[in-house]
Amino acid sequence: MAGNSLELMQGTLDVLILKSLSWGPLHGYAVAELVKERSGEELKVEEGALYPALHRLEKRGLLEAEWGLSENNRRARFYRLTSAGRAHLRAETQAWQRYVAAVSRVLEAA
Amino acid sequence: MAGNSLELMQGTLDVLILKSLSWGPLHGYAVAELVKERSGEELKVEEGALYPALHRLEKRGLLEAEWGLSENNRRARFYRLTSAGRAHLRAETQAWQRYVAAVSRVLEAA
DNA sequence: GACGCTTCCCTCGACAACCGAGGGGAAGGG
DNA sequence: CCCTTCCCCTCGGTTGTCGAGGGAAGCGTC
Repeated sequence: MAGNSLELMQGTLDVLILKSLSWGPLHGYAVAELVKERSGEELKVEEGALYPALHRLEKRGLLEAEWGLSENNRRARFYRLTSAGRAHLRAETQAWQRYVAAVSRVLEAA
Repeated sequence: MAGNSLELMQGTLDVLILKSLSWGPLHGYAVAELVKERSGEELKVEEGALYPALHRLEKRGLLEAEWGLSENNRRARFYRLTSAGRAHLRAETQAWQRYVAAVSRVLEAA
């Protein structure tokens, strides 16, 4: 077992959500599962962080939502990227990579 | 110009400070300059974040401090890594790398 | 058809950490 | 003597996560 999952850092949840939705519309619960799975069980998205984040992103116009039925026949709210969301995803991904590179330059210096 | 510097993410400041001090004792102001320089001007450490962080780390026993005189003949508080701090640096660096790897797995998936 | 498990939604309070703006003192140069 | 630079610090506001709470509804089992 990989033991504990890592805590999320502020700011990364948004981009993880946006990325998840770039593969197609999903409901919140599925976003959480997808992130966990794709990260190799290292990242755990708490529901108490997830739903506020989704509402935030929707309010900003980066997501659109509508009610529907999940694969398990349950009432679920499906989120879909808007074009603004797609643009935001690109920008945030780039910013993340710049950030990682910058921190790495410090941490990996002799 | 590289334009704006990136905002720090919660949690990274500590490890950046510890790493800076792993090269030898420094006063706070010098830590800020060092991080900025080593990161290629991408990271800017605000004083309003820096000094609380130093106090935090000192209180946790990861740093030791004493007053002295800077190269410019000014009163300055020099910080030095304790062995606990050194251990913490190793652990935090590893956690950071795990985190980056996990997020990257999500963001770089097809 | 009662029970429990799972799926899916949500909210709220506590807490941590960064930002921005503030203030101050002391050295050194013009 | 003033102004800039260096170096210290604090405080309020904001943001975002965690942890724990609660609830409804479908499904399987007995």
